[in-house]
Formats: sequence, C-alpha cells, structure tokens
Amino acid sequence: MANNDCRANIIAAAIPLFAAKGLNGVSVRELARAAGENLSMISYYFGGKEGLYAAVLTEQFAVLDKIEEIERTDIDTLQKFELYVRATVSRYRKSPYLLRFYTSELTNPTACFETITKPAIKKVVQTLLKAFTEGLSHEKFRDDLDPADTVLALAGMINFYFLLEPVTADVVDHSPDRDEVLIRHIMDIFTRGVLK
Amino acid sequence: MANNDCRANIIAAAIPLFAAKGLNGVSVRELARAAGENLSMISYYFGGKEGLYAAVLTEQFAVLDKIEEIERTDIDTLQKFELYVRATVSRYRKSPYLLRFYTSELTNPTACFETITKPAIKKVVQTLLKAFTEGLSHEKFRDDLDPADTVLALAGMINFYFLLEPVTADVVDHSPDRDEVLIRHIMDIFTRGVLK
DNA sequence: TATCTTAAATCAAACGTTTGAACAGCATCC
DNA sequence: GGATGCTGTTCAAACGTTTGATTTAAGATA
Repeated sequence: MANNDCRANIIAAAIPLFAAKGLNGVSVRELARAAGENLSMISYYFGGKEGLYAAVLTEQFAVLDKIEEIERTDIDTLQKFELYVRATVSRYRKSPYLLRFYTSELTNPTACFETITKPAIKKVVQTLLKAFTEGLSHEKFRDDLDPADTVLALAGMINFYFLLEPVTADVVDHSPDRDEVLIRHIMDIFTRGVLK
Repeated sequence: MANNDCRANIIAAAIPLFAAKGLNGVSVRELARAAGENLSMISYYFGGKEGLYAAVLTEQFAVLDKIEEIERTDIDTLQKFELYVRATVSRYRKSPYLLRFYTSELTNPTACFETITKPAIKKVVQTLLKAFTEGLSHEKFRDDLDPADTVLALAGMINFYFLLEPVTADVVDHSPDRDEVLIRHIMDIFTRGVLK
C-alpha cells in the first residue's frame, strides 16, 4: 500500500507474464493479482492493458540503446563484433525476458511494433552494418561478402542459440558458465568467414 | 455443400490468422467468418479452438519430418548441411507461415509445445548433430568445435534471416531471386568455419 | 436413413474499462 | 487552529461487451 510503489509493482509483475503469454495471453485481472494491486490501477497509470504493455516494452528495449557505444569505441573492427556478441549475451543474462518480447513482437506484432520494436532492432542492425563497412574500408574483410547477410548471420548465430533454449536445454548446457566458450566459438566461425 | 471442404476451408483460413495473431489473438467467430463456414463447424470438426490450433500446427510441422531424408542420403557430409539450408529456405518459401508458428511456440508456448513443437524441432537438431559427428569421424571437420554450438550456429544464420524480415525488409532484398546467393553466402561462412 | 451443414439462440464465464466513494497529504483562508 | 478545498492515489463494485462452447431445429446430401 506504499505510495508510488504501485506503478513499479505492476510493471515488475507484468514483465514475466507478458513475456510468457504475450499481450493477449494475460488478462488485466491476472496482471493485477500478480502485482498485488488493484485492478483499476492499470487503467489509472497506463491508460489500459495496451499502455502497460507499451511501458513494459519500452523498459525492456531501453538496454538496446547502449549498442551505440560500439560505434564510438575505438577498437579493432572485428573486436566491435565481439563486443556486440558479448553485449548480447550479457543482456540476455541480465534481463532474461528480453528475447521473448523481441521475437514475440517479430512473429505476432502488436501496435507497438512499428513505434517501439522495429526502431530498436533496426538500430542494432545498422550499427553492425556500419562496423562491417568500416572493416571493408580498412581492407580487413573479404569484399565479396554481402554486408547485410553477413551481420545478420552473426546476429542469427547468437540469438538463435538463446531462442532455441526451450528445445535444446536437455542437449546443450545453457548455463552462464559456458557463455565464454560460446562467444569464442561463434566469433571463431565468424572470423574465419569474413577475414581476408 | 461439398463433402469435406468445410474442414479444409477452416484450416486454410486459420493458418494466416493464427500465424499473425497467435492462439489467443483470434476468436472462433473471426475464424469462422474468415473461412466462410459456420461457427459450430469448429467445435464439430476440431472440438474447439485449441483443437483447430493443434490441427494447424500438426499440418505446418509435417514438412519438418522430411529432414530425415538427409540421414539416408549418401552425399558428402558438408553437402548434407547445404541440403538442410536449401530445404529450410524452400520450406519457408512454400509455407510462408511456418516460421511464425515455429517461433511463436518457442516464445509463447501453448499446450501444443511439448507434444508437437518440441519433438518436431528436436528431430531437426538431432539430424544435424548426427551429420556433424559423421563429418568428425571422417576427419573432415575441426575436432575442437562443439557439435551442438556449431549446428545451432548454422540453423541460426538461416532462420534468423527470415525471422528478421519484418525489420530488415527495407534494407535487405528478401525476394526468392536472391535465395541462391543467400544459401551460398551462409554455406561459405559455415564451411570456412568448420573445415579442417 | 445416416451424415453433414446451416443459422440462430443460449449459456456461464471472462474480458477491458469505468465509476463514485474513500483516503491521504498539503496548501489556503478566516 | 480548525475548517476548507484541492490533488493524487486506492478501492470494491459494477459496467456493457465479447469470449468459447453448446444446443436447437431445419435443411441438404448421398
């Protein structure tokens, strides 16, 4: 019953619920019950269920903005890609629901897709593209590779690993202890693929 | 009028609707209206909305069973992986909603996940794993690579390309004309990564 | 006759949203 | 200082609508 805990409580409770069941899979009553707050607080603070979903999505995707730092960092181009992979893994570890919102919006887009999801993902892709063309101009990378295909391949390797966790959990060890091995593994394949 | 058109009509209309909005995003009334069939037919033929969803999912994932052919084919191990990539692209071209069901079930699993989705995907992963260990025994592949990480990386490259289409459509040409280039590109990176 | 299809009606349950009353804290004013 | 109005917050209750499912009775098909 504390003062403005209410708003934060609702968001905190909504994150795992929306992540697991999607926007249409959760009812406002379920959200309110999980938050331990009154039903009408959702309309009061967020203007309704969709507003709450938008707030959750914005909060989740806020971390993606840090990708810009890669552009400003003065390191070897190839290391920028490693930095991206590392940042991606670390993001998924810190906010374990991010990938769910990410792919859920991609496959079953809501009203938030154009305004929140698409710009957030696009910024990541464009940052990677910029890094690749930089590597090209330094004549470090093969010039017969399509830039977009290449960076999407890298992004696919790391993201798909986490996306398939529900299926591969009993075949692959997904514990954070193995993250370093995974990162080196992916960077190994990628490096051999793009270097001259 | 015609005999079993009704059942087929309902399934055909349900595929794009379920794919776009998910199980909870569509109502039985919307499904019946889109199929041009009576509301009661959904309960009659499928026992309800979830039964229809299960039928749609089963039909969509039926194509994935063809992956087994890769094991029986007597070709070079590396070509088996190319066959997989080709088959994946061709599948997504022929049934453009498959990937949606695929990832929607991964991120927002329904009751069908354990019974339908998980076994279907698992079979693909295990087939790829078998092909990799085969390549290992022939001493064609590097033996310092983790088999699971490697095949997941390949699957990630090709699947993520299609998954991100809604975001990258204005940056990347996703037309089937470019499929051959994409396949060669991914196989190029993969080959350099795994060969001794 | 037996199977299939239709339209309409009905059901309880759940849906998202709104309401009006209550309550706190905090200025303001006589 | 005590009454007053104001603002932001919380609440239980109810709003009207839609949900998925079922049933009915009539018609079509083969």
